[in-house]
Amino acid sequence: MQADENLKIVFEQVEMPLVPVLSRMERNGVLIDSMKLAQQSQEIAVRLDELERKAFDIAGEEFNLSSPKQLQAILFEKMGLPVLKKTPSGTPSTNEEVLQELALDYPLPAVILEYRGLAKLKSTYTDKLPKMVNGETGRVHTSYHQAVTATGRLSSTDPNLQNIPVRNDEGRRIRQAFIAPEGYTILAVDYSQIELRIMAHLSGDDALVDAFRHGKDIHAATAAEVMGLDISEVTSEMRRRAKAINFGLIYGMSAFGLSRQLGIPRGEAQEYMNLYFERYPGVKRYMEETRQQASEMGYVETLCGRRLHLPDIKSSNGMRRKAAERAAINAPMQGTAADIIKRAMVLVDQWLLQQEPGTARMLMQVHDELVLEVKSSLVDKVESEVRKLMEGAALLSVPLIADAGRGENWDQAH
DNA sequence: CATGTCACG
DNA sequence: ACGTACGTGACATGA
Repeated sequence: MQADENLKIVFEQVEMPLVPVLSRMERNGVLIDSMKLAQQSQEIAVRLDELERKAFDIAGEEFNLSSPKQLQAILFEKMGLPVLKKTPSGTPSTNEEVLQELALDYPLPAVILEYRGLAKLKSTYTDKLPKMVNGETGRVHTSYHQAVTATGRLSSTDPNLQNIPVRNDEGRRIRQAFIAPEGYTILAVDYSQIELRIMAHLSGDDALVDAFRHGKDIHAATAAEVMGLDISEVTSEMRRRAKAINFGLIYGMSAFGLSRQLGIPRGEAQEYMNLYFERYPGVKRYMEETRQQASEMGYVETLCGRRLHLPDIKSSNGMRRKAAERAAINAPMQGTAADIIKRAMVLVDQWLLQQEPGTARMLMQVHDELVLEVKSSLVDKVESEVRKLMEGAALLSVPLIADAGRGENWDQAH
């Protein structure tokens, strides 16, 4: 049986050999510029004070800006703002999406948003990371877990080094504190569009496979296909929408979800999805087959045979069943990507063991990215070897591409 | 310990 | 008619 062979592969070629690799990465640790983070903490503290005063002026009373409960009382009872969304327990939500919307008409939500963002950075990162520096090694050592996630991804705890900020400038300052020691360079190598490439491989869709084989900008190519244009005619807005469709497909999203994400009418979102499935019929077929496989067998599989069991796939509760269907769509893509990078990590580790000690160390894995510190004189050689090993970790019907960046810190390496 | 929120891919 | 994108971990609050 093919599936049984695959189950053997996922254990023998991926999980078991990865154990000592993870141990070495945990032992290596990463160097942190604690002074820089302490400085950032100070700056944030000053701004939090200002924001607290501002909130007091608007609300007319003192309250804890970190307390969703107190904030609900101020916004929705005292000030009478409209309730746009409720939490699972039925109370009015004050999450980022809601506050963004309310900020268009009222002053307080913008203050809360800025406060929340800064408070998060301070408590979770700029205050916490320096405290996690090991006294003997002078480095931060995470723990990687191989048997936590449903899809086969790793997870990272104490501290979690897989959710270090990157999406805005203030957050990126934290990445700038992840540094290489004297004489070394941070090398970050990440897979380009790995989950969409896996979707192309698993579905075998001609147009999608073709786009990747020709090295096209996949979001622009999708926009061109859906709109019936040449790729040169695609505007940035069209590309943005196509990107949302591509991401949504990986998550098993509905037309309603797409309309919310893009802020467009539901009918329009449905129209986009219809057009997409007309242009990429192989993807449509693959999605249908995956749902059917999940329903018939009660599980789905990654390329290497990792299984995700879906007990809710037969649920009479429509919401639970739909959620299970989305997980069934997503797991083969997310899980196959996890299998592939794990194989790459084993290969990179084997190669590093053959090198002169001190040449390079693998420090972190962030789902589609490997971060190493490399003796600066050898970074060209290590970069090309790591890219080659990552790109060769699986043979798909489309090219697997790994991009690299380097610098004195993790931010520069991107 | 549950809840709400938010950092990442 | 209804609710709606997958997978994680950490923090502050408050019962």
